[in-house]
Amino acid sequence: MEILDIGDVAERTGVAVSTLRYYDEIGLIASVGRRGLRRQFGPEAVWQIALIALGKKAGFSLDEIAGMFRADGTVDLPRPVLHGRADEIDRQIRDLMVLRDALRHVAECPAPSHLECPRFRKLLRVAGRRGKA
Amino acid sequence: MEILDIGDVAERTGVAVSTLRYYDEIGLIASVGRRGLRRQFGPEAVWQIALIALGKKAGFSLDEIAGMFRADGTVDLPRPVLHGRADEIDRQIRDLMVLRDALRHVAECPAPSHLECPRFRKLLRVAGRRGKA
DNA sequence: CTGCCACTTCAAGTCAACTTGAGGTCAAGC
DNA sequence: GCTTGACCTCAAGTTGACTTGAAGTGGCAG
Repeated sequence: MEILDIGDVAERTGVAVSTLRYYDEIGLIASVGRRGLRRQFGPEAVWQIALIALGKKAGFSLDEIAGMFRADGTVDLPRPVLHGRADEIDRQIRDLMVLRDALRHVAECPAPSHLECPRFRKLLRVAGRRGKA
Repeated sequence: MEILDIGDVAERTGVAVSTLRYYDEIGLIASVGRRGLRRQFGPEAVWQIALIALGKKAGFSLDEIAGMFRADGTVDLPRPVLHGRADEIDRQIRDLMVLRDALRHVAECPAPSHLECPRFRKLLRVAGRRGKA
């Protein structure tokens, strides 16, 4: 089970064959060769694609993801850049926590209007700050 | 400073006038009236838009955001739905933490290939699990 | 050796989320 | 009262991320 047909990769990752072809085209992943016309991938393709899915779900564009991990799975970016990306993600995590708290608050707060609740107003101030920045 | 012209809202939120018009069209925000042809908004529009920006940055579609908060700023969704959304965001936070850790690891790990590092392999297993689910 | 079928290419289509352009309107300042 | 400029409408264009369709190819089971 060293080398995988594109269809095997699709099955293991849950990503459509056409999508894998697209990722290959744009250089986001790299096939290790062909069997006839058929693209073949190494087993590392499976986790590469898992990382891509993770990044996508996090709201990063394919370009941004390509800027984090290269097609062959190696990374040659300077450390400060990588840490900068990580910091960005940390900011996003904090944003998500604000959103989650806003949602949970709305679900539970008994105030007649959320605008009148001091806790909600505080959440909104945070949202405002993040929006502007 | 009760009522704001669309241009004022654009300036305060950093969102383009054309975008605000678009949000109005699709019912994501609601103008409180017109001055001539000009749309006018209440001050609550500013934080509504901040919440929208937050949701977008978090990778939610405008449709999904519309499902969390309504145009008039009120929420009439049942609690379980709201908590479900919040849970979704929690999952996403955990995903982001995996991605961040992967990035920080890659920046620091001295192993010749990340594939050989047990810590990285563990991160990948988590990524794989999330990808499939 | 034949047929099948999962793959191939390449072009075109789709969807979300906007932006742009052309031509029009109207409140405010001079 | 006329100009100006920020707004208006409506249609069309753009970008990212794919998907779909038509026409072709090639390894493998029978």
